[in-house]
Amino acid sequence: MNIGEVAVATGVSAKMIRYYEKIGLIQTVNRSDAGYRKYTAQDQRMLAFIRRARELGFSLERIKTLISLWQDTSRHSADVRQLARQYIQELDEDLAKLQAIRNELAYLADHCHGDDRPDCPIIERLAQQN
Amino acid sequence: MNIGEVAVATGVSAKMIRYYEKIGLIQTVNRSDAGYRKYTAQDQRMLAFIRRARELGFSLERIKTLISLWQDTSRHSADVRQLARQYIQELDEDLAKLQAIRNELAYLADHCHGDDRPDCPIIERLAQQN
DNA sequence: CTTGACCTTCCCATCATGGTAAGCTTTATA
DNA sequence: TATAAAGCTTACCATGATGGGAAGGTCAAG
Repeated sequence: MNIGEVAVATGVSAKMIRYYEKIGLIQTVNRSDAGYRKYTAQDQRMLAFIRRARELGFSLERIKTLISLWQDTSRHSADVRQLARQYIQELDEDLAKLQAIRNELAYLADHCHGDDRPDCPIIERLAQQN
Repeated sequence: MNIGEVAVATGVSAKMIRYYEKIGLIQTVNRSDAGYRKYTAQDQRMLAFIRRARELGFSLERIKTLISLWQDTSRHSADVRQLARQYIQELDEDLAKLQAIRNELAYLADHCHGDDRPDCPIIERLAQQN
């Protein structure tokens, strides 16, 4: 399979596939005489794995760990769970921060009369002295 | 005021102050004979405004708009509110996506027995055929 | 044999921020 | 006063994950 074909099959762009290879996330694949990358069904499964992990928001760094756990048939499920839990905790922190910002902004927007007059609690909040 | 002093006063790093100047977010300031940037209380208020907007997660692009609205004494509060509402909507979308990811991961982690055995629903989910 | 689709590498851009290095200026201390 | 420390300048590089484009080689169909 050429890169374009595996890109369509996995939903990972050719650009990204080359990038993943360059940073060592995936191994180098065989090349045709002309230098074209040739992908096996095995490679395709790997790329699909990566795409699913990306969809769940795992960083490439963490995906590297997930891959090694995936490949390690004697892995401990506890290791995988630990990584997931750490990520969940970070997600919770991000969510809390975003939610707080969202709520403050919504409060300000709701208290802005939103007409022709210049006075606006949003601007006042940003321009506040302190 | 030199750049270091205004950086401490506003919580914006000297690095970022120079960057904001370079991209045109703030205007160029006067320089001393030796070429040191000199900041006025006015400049300081501007940087503090920017920092607060950044804390609320506004992009520099949007802060550019906020600044022009701030400076425009005949601004319409409706314009400010409209910008905030658009941002809130994007925040809601981000939040929904993160929340969905978080929930799925938490579900998977909760159903992972987390012991020495290799079988793990998280890995299975990522390696699933489809 | 030509054309178009596909592949290659290389470079650039994003967004906001930090780091470092080389060199100049100002301030403080011995 | 001489020197050292702290602060300033510009310039370049890096991040993370992705896309865009150019210049050039390859392959398959007409």
